[in-house]
Amino acid sequence: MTLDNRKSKILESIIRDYVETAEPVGSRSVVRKHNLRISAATVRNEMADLEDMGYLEQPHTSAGRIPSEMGFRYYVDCMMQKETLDDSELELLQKILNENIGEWSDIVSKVGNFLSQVTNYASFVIVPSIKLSEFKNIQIIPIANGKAMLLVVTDVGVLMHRQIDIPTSIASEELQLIGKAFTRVLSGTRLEEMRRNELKALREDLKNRRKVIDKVLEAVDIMMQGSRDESVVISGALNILNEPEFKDLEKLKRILTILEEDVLLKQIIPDPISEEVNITIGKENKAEDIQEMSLVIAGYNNFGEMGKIGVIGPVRMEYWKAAGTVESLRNILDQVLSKKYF
Amino acid sequence: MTLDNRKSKILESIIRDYVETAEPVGSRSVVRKHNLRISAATVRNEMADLEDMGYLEQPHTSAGRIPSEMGFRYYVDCMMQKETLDDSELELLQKILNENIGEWSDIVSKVGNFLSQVTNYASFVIVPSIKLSEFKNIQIIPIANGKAMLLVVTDVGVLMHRQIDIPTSIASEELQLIGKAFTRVLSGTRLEEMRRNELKALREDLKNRRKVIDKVLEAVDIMMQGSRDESVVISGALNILNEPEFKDLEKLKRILTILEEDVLLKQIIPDPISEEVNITIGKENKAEDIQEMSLVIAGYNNFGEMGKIGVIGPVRMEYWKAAGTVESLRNILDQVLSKKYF
DNA sequence: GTTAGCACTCAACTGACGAGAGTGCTAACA
DNA sequence: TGTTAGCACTCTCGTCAGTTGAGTGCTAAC
Repeated sequence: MTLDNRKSKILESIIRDYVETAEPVGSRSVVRKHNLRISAATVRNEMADLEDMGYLEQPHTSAGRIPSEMGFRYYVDCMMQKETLDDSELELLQKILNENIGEWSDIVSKVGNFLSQVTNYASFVIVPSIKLSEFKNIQIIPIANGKAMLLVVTDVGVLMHRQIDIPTSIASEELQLIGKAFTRVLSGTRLEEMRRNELKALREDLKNRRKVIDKVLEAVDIMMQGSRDESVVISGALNILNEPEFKDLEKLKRILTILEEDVLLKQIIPDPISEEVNITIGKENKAEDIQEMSLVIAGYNNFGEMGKIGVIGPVRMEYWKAAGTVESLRNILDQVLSKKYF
Repeated sequence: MTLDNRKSKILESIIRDYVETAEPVGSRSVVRKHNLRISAATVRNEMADLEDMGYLEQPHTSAGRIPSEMGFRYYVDCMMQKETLDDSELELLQKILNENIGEWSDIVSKVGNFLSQVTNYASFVIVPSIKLSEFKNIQIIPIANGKAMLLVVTDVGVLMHRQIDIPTSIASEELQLIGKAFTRVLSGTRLEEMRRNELKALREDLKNRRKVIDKVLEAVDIMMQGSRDESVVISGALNILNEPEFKDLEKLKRILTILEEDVLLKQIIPDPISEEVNITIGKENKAEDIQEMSLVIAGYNNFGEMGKIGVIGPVRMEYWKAAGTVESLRNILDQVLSKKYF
């Protein structure tokens, strides 16, 4: 169902005003602020229609109207123009990306940070586990008496580095050999296919260095555990303190708890339907805990797996700004990460 | 000035009740809850005295009394018995410490987490910059075409690992040599004494590999920047949502903002007077922003520098529990970290 | 189809009032 | 002299009625 031109205009005015002020919008103020060439009474008639159709609701008879979730949905689907980053924002982004970046996980957190700053909502970036990548080589570097650094390298970069204890007697060359043996066994294996029996065989082969082997196996094990989970970076959770809809302490606590806990947040963020910007509004969200929030979320390509980036905010959200910003940053992540590391 | 026995008992009762309920405490409830063998009228007289002395205050004439900051101070100085961890808590702690711990920064975050869980206040652990340690060796390990891993090892462990780009032409052996050259120049140097001119000289020496040298220098530079700052781990900031004194949104926002931002928190945490447990109550805190909070803080020995661990909560704090827990964890950190890494 | 006008509705604010908790003071008691 | 019972007093808090103002829906005229 599509609305006629005037109804659309009125709906949009109400949405804009309501998003800005968080107050019900009356007929007079629609006419005044957006200087439409019609009278308040006409607007009232139209508003009554829009309410009948389900796009507006009235908190009580003598209040103005607020957009219903269906109203926001209509706006998002049929009218919204994504608002792109303005010059000063682009400049800031450039600056951030040019800063010295060590590991690429830095990029993720910086982009997330930027997203929450620009939109004033909480942002999240979910980095998928990298199942698809292959072991490339394993190195064991002595760094001190009884200590060594284990490096596990995959085709997308260094997957793990971890200190391990080693017998003090062992020579640097031998460590190299052990590393090579591991590399031989694991090289080309996909992470998710790593077979325990192969590793066991290795353990038999190198019987006399079993202690080191065990340490390495233990470390690799921990690494596998870690890489099995996707990781989450959250920024700007405190932005919701500024939203009047969360002045209620209980609500606030519920939402902040979710936003603080990676685990909870991961459960709540759905897979976006496509890599394009997806918007879910209020009750459209499956997870009960965020049915008074909206999500703007997009997928990005992270070494063959889909990562997610987005913002979470009140239903009364500046969708135009959020959608535009998420889209831009999605593209930037795609672009940055498409420069494969090796 | 010290209080007679009965006054002490009454003060303690009021503190206990007030900490628990956050409500002014009346004379009747003091008698009832702590079955003292005296009447409410007597207690009222004593309470009037305590108020005159400044240990109690009255929000308004017809309300009960609440302890003043001076009252808390007296309690903390003259009466408090630190409450140690109970069996189930100790068990939990053991479990946490036995879990697989990779880098020792994991310990810090786990201990911090435990501290906030047990006390129900926000906890922080500040890890000092490690100025005193010495460079031990520097290694450059090729991990792929055009990529290498730089390891900088000091006498307290691996200080930094960082990927760097290298020319694809360069041989693994040559990287080793470059690493050794760096090691020669830097070995035994204290971090804070690292001299730029020595590094420049090195750059001249290895003219033909200047690109690599520059990359390494750049990375070392970043590392030095990073190590110059102490790092902070915060846990359980959301605990203050449960404190009735912060039901005011503005207050809440102010405090949470500080608790979320490492930088802000660092500015606010004073150096403890000694390594022992220090308590600062409300306005005793120099930093204005936390003059309605109390700090319980202790120092711990972190490779020769003083680290800090503590909790931050409302003035109406369970000091006995907080002080005991902070003390225990301080000792544990001391103990764990005293096993020098090399 | 649009608009002016008007009666109507309802949340939010205001002030009055009573209940309840707790005090301070006084007088009696041990 | 210290302790206690009793009582008048104070102050907050919740409730309730009255008022205000924003905004609506409806009707009649344009």
